[in-house]
Amino acid sequence: MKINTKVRYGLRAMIEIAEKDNLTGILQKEIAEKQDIPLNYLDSIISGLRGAGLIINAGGKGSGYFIAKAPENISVYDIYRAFEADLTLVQCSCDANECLRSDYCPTKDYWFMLNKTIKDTMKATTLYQLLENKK
Amino acid sequence: MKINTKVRYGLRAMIEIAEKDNLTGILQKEIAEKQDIPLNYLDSIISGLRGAGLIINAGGKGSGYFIAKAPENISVYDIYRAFEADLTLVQCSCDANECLRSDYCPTKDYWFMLNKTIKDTMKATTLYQLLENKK
DNA sequence: TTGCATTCGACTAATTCAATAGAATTACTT
DNA sequence: AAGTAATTCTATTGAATTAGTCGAATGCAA
Repeated sequence: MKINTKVRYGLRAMIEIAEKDNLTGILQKEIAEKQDIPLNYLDSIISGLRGAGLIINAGGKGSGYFIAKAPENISVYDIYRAFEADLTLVQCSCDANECLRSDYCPTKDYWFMLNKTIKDTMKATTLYQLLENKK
Repeated sequence: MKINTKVRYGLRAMIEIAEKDNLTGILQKEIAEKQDIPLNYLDSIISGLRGAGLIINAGGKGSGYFIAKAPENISVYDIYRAFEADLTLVQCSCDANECLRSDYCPTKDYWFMLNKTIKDTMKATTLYQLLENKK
């Protein structure tokens, strides 16, 4: 049970992008420097965030990145989902065919509950709250 | 973010062991059959549970395994800990030296909170509750 | 002493993770 | 139009982890 680096870096990159005033975008290079993320690696992070519709690159080359929606409308889980499939702690709890004992297995419901708790917690915190917390 | 098979199998094995009447222990072979766990693999699971003090093998050969404490005193997290180190979603949140920006990083506190939520949830459910749920 | 149960450690195949490298593309600047 | 910096894409790598297997050693009991 670990949060992988893409999600961790992704969250940090989002904060960096969100913090920037909306007048000028922020360049990958600048994010990489401020957050100590290898530039080459960061581009796959940026690519994930862009694909998830969380950031946009307004114009071409030097325009930099902007946040795509208001920070209060972006949850940590949104960022998680930019890099990972829907959270599934154990396979059987989302796919009953996965396991023959599914009908009477008491662990299935438990893992499902834990899964929901984690997911709900990630959905409950927004980027806005993280930014407030920083001040 | 996955629960690995040792923890999953370990929980199922514990339920199997706890369900058995206290008069006779349960053999590895029996657990393996009832829970569809490869016998060879199960022995490392058993070893983990035994090492954590959750089960005991009373006598020698055919005596089988018994649960070491009352099911209401065994949490899911106890079983998790039989196979895994203390839950640490991200390294920096438990080791401030790990990261230079630790002092002002707003993600650190967030991951720490999520970490605690997950851990508390696993601590809050006991084996007893899972057995009740099965009935 | 034979057999079954248990225990231990080494090993492996497959997968995932984190990061790098290089090429291709884009579009601003002059 | 040419040069250049930024961006995007694809492929690759090395390390680590996971899930499981295998074989041998040990222990006890009939």
